[in-house]
Order: sequence, then structure tokens, then C-alpha cells
Amino acid sequence: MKITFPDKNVREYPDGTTSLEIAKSLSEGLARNVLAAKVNGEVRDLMRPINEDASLELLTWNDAEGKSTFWHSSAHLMAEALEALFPGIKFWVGPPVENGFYYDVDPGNHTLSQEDLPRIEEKMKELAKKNNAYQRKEINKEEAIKYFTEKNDEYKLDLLSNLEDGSITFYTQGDFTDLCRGPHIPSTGSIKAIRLMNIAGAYWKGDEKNKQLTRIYGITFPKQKELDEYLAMLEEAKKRDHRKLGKELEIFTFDEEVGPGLPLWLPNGAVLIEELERLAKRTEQAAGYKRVRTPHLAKSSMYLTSGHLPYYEESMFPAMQIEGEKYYLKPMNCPHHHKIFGSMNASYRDLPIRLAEYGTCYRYEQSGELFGLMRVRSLQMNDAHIYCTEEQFADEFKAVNEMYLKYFRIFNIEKYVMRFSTHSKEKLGKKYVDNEPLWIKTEDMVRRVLIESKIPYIEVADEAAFYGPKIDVQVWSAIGREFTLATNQVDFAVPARFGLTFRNAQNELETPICIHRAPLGTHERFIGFLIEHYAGNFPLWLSPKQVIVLPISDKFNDYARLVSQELNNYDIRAHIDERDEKIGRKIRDAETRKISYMLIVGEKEKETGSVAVRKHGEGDKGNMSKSDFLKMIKSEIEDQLNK
RNA sequence: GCCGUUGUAGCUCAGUGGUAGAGCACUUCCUUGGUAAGGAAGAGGUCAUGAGUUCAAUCCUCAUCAACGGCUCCA
Repeated sequence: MKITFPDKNVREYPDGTTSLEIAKSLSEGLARNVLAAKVNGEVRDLMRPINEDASLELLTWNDAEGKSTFWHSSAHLMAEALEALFPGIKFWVGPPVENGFYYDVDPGNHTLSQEDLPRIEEKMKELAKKNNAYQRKEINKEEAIKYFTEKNDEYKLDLLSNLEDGSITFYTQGDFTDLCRGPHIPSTGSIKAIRLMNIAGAYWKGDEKNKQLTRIYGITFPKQKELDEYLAMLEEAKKRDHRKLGKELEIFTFDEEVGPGLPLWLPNGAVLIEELERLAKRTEQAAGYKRVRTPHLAKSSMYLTSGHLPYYEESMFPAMQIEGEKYYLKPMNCPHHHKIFGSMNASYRDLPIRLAEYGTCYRYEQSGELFGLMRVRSLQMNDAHIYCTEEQFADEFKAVNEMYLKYFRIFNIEKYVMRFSTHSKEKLGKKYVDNEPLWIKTEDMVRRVLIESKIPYIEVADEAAFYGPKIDVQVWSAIGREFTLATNQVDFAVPARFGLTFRNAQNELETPICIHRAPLGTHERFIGFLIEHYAGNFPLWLSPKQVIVLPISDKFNDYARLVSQELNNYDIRAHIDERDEKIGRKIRDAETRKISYMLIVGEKEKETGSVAVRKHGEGDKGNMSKSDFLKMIKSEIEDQLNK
């Protein structure tokens, strides 16, 4: 048979040669490091013989698929350890994930806890040393059912019930046998470094109505050094965590008496908010948006009209009763904006109408979902609604996307994914407004704009808003959690429910399309993200403390006040460290507080009307006149905002 | 909301069945110091809240609240 390698080289091997043998024929080193093989595009065990002409890619730790095979095998090793330590334990699924693997188990009467992890880890290491082979066995469905019936394992039987006969394989290593599609690494011995990370509850089949299983997360590496590096990397990431930095830099805080998920913005946080709003207002004004303002609550009838009450009620704070009326805190700004549009008596000549507001919304997020600033119950959205005709839709949608990209340049956001969420046919009328032709038409329009604008995106079904498809910008927190940073949604349903119309050129009433957009997401999540993105080192324009003046001794406090005041007069956020401390100490503290510029002033500066400039993270920049310094930072701010 | 863990001074964290400690921060005094921590003294806590066990609870038990790691859900 002919084997074709990724570099297009072709070599001849006898039929039935295994991938591992082929690896050996190429180099001993490769044979030692190879974990799995990709045969004709399918990832397979190394020990599986190849029987026909095929393309072959040998996967190592450097390949994503090599890693996931390694971790998948590690999950089996953990299961083997668990079964040895806790006889009778039952297993659901144990897949590899982005960083490691997990296994969902039902430990029966025993409750697994954090304290059990070191024992399990030890057992895994012991079993790994035995270097047992992962043996693949094809089996018919009857035998498989018999095996798990005898084992009294309802979970695996449930898995089996969804499999077709003939596709069933078992893998055995040591005393542990699992129903598994594979593939696996050849043997347990290459799993050298093991760390079980944490233990958590996870609903069976991901459904909260089902029983909760115990999920154990772990990670393994071929070398101890790699595990050590991974753990060190996690420690580093924790230092960027916005919850830690937010406290250290005095940006926000929570208070038990105020309530969970209700952040208090400290003065530094308020500066961040004001700068973001300033940027948004400038940008939106240039793009033809008009600002509006709306109250924080509304009567239930409006949310019946909007559809929030049937579709969204569980995410809203319960109503309050006033004068026989039910009032709800608003979870979104759109209904209020629709009311404003409705009051405008618009003609096609007025469209598009773009209404913008940094509106404060309240959402009743379940307690377990709260997460620092990233997931809160009171939030201020960079919201706007664009009402336009069907012909205008593509241009408007494109313009919104361009605004996103402009913001990403300003904030240097490079790692993100645009996620296009569409409806699912089965949930029409339940999760989604029941009008399939409109869904399909709108989704096509969005897809066309994305393709025409050459914006890379991924498409996911059954993730849309109840009123239309949406595009979310996904980013990751320091500790690797994924978040929707910004959102851009099409609404073809709610304007009609509100009876919104405009008069078209034929003097007929027509319903506008509405685009909801929030490129800067919410203040809460966006700032949470920015803290981690910049690791607290905000760019000058955004920095809550732009300049601190550090007098060498209190003899120069007067001059320091003069310098600081002059900067304040030009809208620079400058203040003074007048403490009775040595200059080294003042510098150290200013550096720790991540203040962008330090101006050291003493005898020399006072005499010449100058300042000695030091930049955060960079050090001494030398002496310059007050006016030169002002000019320099003014132009730095300009440059940062005009990208 | 569910599973698991945690809750001690402003912050980070020790600690004990006999009503508490460190470092940093804070206050005062000394020091007037040129690019990442000068010295001394002092002040600070119903040990998350509520009940129970006990002669005695910060420590043991239960409940509640909150935070954290996940699940479900989402900007």
C-alpha cells in the first residue's frame, strides 16, 4: 500500500502495517513522541493497522488532536483510578477539553470532595507506571448491552441506546473497560505529569432537570516540566483577574448590604466609565446617532407588547405593585426606544433613525451565575437602536460592524470571535418568535453582509435572541472563561408588535427593521474585560490616574501643586503625593498603582520650571519643560483615540 | 437555582474548645531624603449572621447570607 505524508512524500509499506511501525521507520524519536495518527483525515489509534493506500499524519503533543487524544486517554486513566478506589462508581462521559479533560461520574453513596483528589492523583500515577496498553475491541451491541447490564450501569446503557450496531468499540487498559469511540494513545506510560484541578457538579446531559453528577477536571502532560509551566501560567493569569486588580486599583467593590451582582463604582471606576461614554458619544454623534434618555422601569403592559414577559420573564426582577399596576425594572432598553420611535411619526425621509442611550438595565441573573463585573444584575449598556428600511439594512449593518472594528483598534482587541447566532426550527413559538420565513430572510441578509464585508465569523444555530438573529463578539477572561463582549442584533419582530411604522414613498405605512447594537457591551463587562486585557495598565487616555507629581521633599510641595494645577486646567488627571516619604518610596507606590506618568520635582525643576518625567513600566524619561510635557501627553492621548 | 469549597483587622493570610495574631495599609513623632519599600510608637476585630451542643464556642453541629470553582443560563 502507498502511504502519503503531509509533505506529499509517498512511501510503500506492506498492507496491515500500523501507524506506529510507520513512525518507527521514519525515526526513533518520532516513534517515541507520536500519540495518534490521522489516517485519511480520521484520527486513529497508532496500533491500528492500515490496510489500504492512505494519507497519514503522525500526531504529537504539538498537534491539537495529539493533545486531545492524550487527554482523552488520561480521562480513562482517571476512571481506572476511580473505579479502583471507589468500587461501584458509575461513569457518564469523559472527554478532552481545551485544557485537559474531565469525567462525569456518579459516585453512588460516597460524596467525592476536593480532599479525595490527591488520592486519586496518586492512584493514577501508580497505574500510569504500569504502562498498560489501551486495547481496542470492536463488539456487537448485544454484547455491549450485556456487559453494562451486568455492571448495572444505566449511564453507559443510555449511551449505547443511541448508538447503532457495528459502531461500538470498547477500550480496555489494566482492569478498566469503557465504551469509547477512541482513539487513544498506545499505553498509559507516557502520562508522566498529572494534576486533578477541581471537582464540580454537572447536570446529566447538561439539563438542569436531571440528576447532578460529579465532574472531576484534570490535566496531564508528557513531562513534569510542562505541568509546572502550566501551573505557573495559571498563577500569572490570576494576577490579571479583574476581581483582584479591581480591588487593588480601587475601581469597584461589592457590598453585602447592597446586594449580590450590584457593583459600586469607586472614583477610579467612575473615571473609566466617563471616558468610555465620552468616546461612545463622540463616535455615535459622528455616525448620525441621536441620544435619548428613558426611565429605569415600565408597566407590565409594555413588556407584554414587547414579548419580554413570555420570553424573558425569568431573567427579570419580579414586578412591583403600584396603584394597582405592575411595574418592572427594565432588562433591556429596546421597548423604551421603540416607544420613542413610535412617538416620532417618521417618514421614509427621516430614516434611518438611530437612538442611542447608555441605559441602565436590571436583570435577575441566578445567584450562581454572578461573576465579578463580568456577570452582574445591574448593568449599563452602550445601547442604540437603528430603525431603517429593508433597503437601508445592509448599509446600516455594515456601518455598525465598522464601528466595532474601529473600537477594536482603539482598544487593541485582537483575540475575538464573531459569532453569528441563528434560530432553531424546533423552538419556533417557544424560545423564538414564530415566523420562519422572516427568520430565514433576515438571517440571509446578515450572512450576506458578513460575507461581503469579509468579516470572519462562526455560525451557531439555536443561540439567537427571541426577536431575531444576532452577532456576538466573544472574548476570554484572564482565567479563560468565554464572554460575549458586545452584541449586534437584528429585530424583525418587535417593531411590528409595537405597531411601529413609517410612511414610505408610496404614502403607505411600512414597518421598519430594527438593529440593536452595543459595540462596547456594558460598562460592567467591558471594564472587567479591559482591566484584564491591559492587566491594569490602562492607556493614558483611559487611565484613572494619568499623572502623579512627586515632590522630592515637602519643600517642593508648593511647586508640585502648581504643576498639578496647570495640568488639571488642561483636563489632565493629575494629583500629588505629599506624604512625608522618600522619593524612592513615592515612585514605588506610584508604580504599584500603575499611574501612567510620574513627575518628580525638586530643587532643579523648581528653578527651571520643568519636570523630571518617569513613565510607568518604562522608567526615567529625563527632564522637560512643563509645556513640553503637556504637549507630549496631549498628543499621546490624541494618537490613542484616533486609530 | 444546583453540586463542591471558603468566610478571622482596610488588604493578604496564620491560629486555638478557656473570649485572638503577623505583614502591608492607616495615625502620630523623628527624618528633608533625586528614580521601586528610612526609623520609632500607636490605633484597628461581636473571628459573616442566627440558633444549638458545652461549665465554656472564633473553633464542634445545623440553618441563613456572601464569595470562589464548575453546571445550567447570558451583555
